[in-house]
Amino acid sequence: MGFMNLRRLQYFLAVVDHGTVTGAADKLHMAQPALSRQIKTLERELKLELFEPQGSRLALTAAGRALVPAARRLVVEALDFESAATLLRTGKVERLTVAATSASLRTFLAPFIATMTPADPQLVARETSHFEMTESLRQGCDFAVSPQAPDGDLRHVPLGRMPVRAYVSKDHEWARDGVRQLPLSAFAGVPAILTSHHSVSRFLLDDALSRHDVTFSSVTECDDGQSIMALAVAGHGVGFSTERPLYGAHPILVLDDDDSGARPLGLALHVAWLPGHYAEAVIEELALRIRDFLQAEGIALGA
Amino acid sequence: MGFMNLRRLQYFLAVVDHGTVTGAADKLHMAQPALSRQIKTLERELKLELFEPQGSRLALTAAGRALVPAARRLVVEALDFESAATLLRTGKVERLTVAATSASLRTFLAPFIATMTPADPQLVARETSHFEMTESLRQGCDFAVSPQAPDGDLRHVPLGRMPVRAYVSKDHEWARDGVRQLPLSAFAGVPAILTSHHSVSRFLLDDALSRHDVTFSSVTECDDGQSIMALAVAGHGVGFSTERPLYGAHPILVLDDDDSGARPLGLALHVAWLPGHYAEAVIEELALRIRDFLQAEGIALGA
DNA sequence: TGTGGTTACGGGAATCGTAATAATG
DNA sequence: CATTATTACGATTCCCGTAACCACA
Repeated sequence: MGFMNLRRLQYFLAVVDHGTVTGAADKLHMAQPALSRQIKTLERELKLELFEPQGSRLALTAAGRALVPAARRLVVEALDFESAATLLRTGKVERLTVAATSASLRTFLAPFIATMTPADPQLVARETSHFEMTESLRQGCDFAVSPQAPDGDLRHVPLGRMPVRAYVSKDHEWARDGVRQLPLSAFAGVPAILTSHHSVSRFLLDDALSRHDVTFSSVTECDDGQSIMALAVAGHGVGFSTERPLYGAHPILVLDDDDSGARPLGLALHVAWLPGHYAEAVIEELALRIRDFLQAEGIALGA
Repeated sequence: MGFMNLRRLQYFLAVVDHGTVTGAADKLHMAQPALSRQIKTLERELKLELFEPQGSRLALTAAGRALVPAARRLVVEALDFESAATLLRTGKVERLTVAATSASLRTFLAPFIATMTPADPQLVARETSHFEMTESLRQGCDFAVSPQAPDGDLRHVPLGRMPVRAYVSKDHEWARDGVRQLPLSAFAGVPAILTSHHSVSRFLLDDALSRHDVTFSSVTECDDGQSIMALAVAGHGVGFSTERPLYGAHPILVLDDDDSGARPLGLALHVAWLPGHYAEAVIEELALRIRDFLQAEGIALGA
């Protein structure tokens, strides 16, 4: 059992990420021939060609490409092991990486991080699409803030519901009448400004619309929450967003009324992580603090 | 980044598993002082005491014990990486480890393995309780044969339903009358011989009994399928088991009749594995072969 | 001719085995 | 004194950096 050498695997990944041996060597603070030799050695060990010459540089072979995900998992697992050791030694977690959508980041995660102290672990945020949450967890993020109920066997803590609000300009009749909430049916026939399907909130809205047989007169797609707000304020239609009001936009809760009564349309936010994570206890405690923060700031409705 | 050394981690696990440095060194085919030194080096690297002297030998410290699972995961991941490389190189999987209950092993897995050829991967079976299936997958088993619908985000292939049969001796009136199947209600008041709650089939039976408000006159618990059969043949009651008839026991299908008609009470067998397994395709193909084997041999009912 | 990958050589660190030493029951 | 862990020393192997060399645009 000539055991796999993790350092070599990291070298491999560095070359993959950088595209050239020279660049990777530079980043790894080592001489380029040394790195070149290590790659060769790895190829000899695995008895596989990982790279092939392409012009004067190297390109991954099919086999090389196939091994990248497994190699990454392995390296992440190793880093986790070291972090677990540090946790045992110092009794505290130094650094946690959280995956979140840009909307979650801007809306509440960054403000929450601002409330943390040096005694807390350092929270590093990584922007991810909703649909890569589980993947990001397997690729090194310690936990994720997800706007969907987590699938799979993830451990999770519900944070509450983040309401989807409709925004109109303050000259709009709804604003003048001081309307605070409306059933979905009230929005039939209005021009809407929405996110694209890169956002979970769009799926949520589409689902509710089809259930109530409601259609907009027109749909403008825009993925930036601030721009949605700006367009609404400029009178181009009704903007739908989970973000907080800006530019004096007038917020209206969207009610999803079904048999069991009306309740605000909203995303079910969760903190999720892989079971068995070395800092499970710390993550769970942090999740509860985020939940309390969301309640206290009135950002999310109770769970 | 003084990167974790996998060899050292394996040494650590060997000492953990063996209890003594001497024994582990022996198994690792290396001199004992070398191993002792490696353990010390690991402790220095992690800045953690992993073992403490207990008499003349070593015992794990709390920190050491805490690191064992993470270390094991890491080593398993590394072995997987090597297997993935071998698969890419040779185009075939050399060895797969399957987790299964002893009942599954005896009833159909061992017979199935007997039908395989040297061209197939070598299938090594590991006996596991139903309730540790997911855990065993994370600890190195490549796939599991589970009598429950797999939870979590496991990939899976249904194998069919393994009927739970009632067995009576051939002198029993049901046997003399040639009864082949009976509704659950017919078993009210009979003395029953069942497995303990270590078996999923027991939960299944208990659930069906409570739904139909049926109770046995007495319950004898016995975890060995052959003994259940033997007791039934000896006239001690009605044995319930997923195993095939033995000792001339007379089998009767147990029907679970609900609104949608009667269907045989049975376990939903599945093959399950972790998504992203390096030999996913091979496992899936193997699962289909097991499914066909079960159908062809009449061991399971269609899915 | 510049950019990038490979081969050749010498020094230093890591790791092993043998042998000697210390501690426990 | 038998079992088990640790320390001491010499030999081997691994790995890095420098320097020279090769291949493609």
